[in-house]
Amino acid sequence: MKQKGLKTTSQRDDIARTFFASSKHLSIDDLYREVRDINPGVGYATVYRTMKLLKDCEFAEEQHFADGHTRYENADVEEHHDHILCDDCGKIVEFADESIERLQEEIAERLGFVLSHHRMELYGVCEPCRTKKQEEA
Amino acid sequence: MKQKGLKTTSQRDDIARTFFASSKHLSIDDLYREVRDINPGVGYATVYRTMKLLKDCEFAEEQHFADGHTRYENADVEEHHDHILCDDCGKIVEFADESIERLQEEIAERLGFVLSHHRMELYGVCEPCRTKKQEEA
DNA sequence: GTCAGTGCAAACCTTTTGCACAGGT
DNA sequence: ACCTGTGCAAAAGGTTTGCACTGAC
Repeated sequence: MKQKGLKTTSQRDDIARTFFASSKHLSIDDLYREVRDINPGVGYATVYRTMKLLKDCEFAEEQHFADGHTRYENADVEEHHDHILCDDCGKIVEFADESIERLQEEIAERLGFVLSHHRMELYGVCEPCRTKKQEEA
Repeated sequence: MKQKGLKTTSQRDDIARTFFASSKHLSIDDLYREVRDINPGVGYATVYRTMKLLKDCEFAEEQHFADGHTRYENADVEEHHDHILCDDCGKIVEFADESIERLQEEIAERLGFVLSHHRMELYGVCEPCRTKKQEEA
């Protein structure tokens, strides 16, 4: 799986296993804590280093949302998508929309750019959080 | 102009004046250096504090692009717009597109979110940079 | 004369790195 | 045995804060 010139160490195994097994959009800190439960000897630096490796091997994708914590998501088979985040509970939902992608290309072209990538994040309040707020009022 | 319960100090004057006079999307560091040329006694912390004030008063908007430096842009009369950045030269171009905005609302609604704000940044290579590259080849 | 604003340096927070040691190959 | 990978702690890089002092009101 990761025979790209890298060594298989117990730390890397545990980090990768935890990462792939867990729900998406883990921060380094989330990951560090989860790995620690399994293998208490793992250091913070190794989590950073391993995730960078996984990113380089395109097994993980790095996300920088507005909370200032780098998060990683499984890049497995997934196609491109964007994210919408709840301002209240922090929930992250993925979505893909053909029309938006096409529009972005058009805009770039109109401005003379050849697009390499983009970042699109929507922020708002999700339905459950709105309901909860109303009940409190 | 900034009589919102704040004091008018020479530092704030100089920072605000520099900010409003200069081209857009200044980083704290850009601003700090430009202000220093006028008023060498100004400290880094004051630039941060003043920009935060201008942001709170909605005279400036904070942008966090991919380069890791917080940038501010004049929020004066401007309407909402997004940005496209050149991977090569770092140029930042603004654009506004009704259709994209509408689509974002639609997507949010479809997913049960009430949108508060969003971030959309396109990255690519601008025409001049592409030409330059071709000439080099 | 007060008290908000300032400069400095230290603190913070996330991420990276140097180094001696450990463990895959 | 070699040499990559690891843990720790220190460094880095951007931003914030505590504190005594300055200056606007």
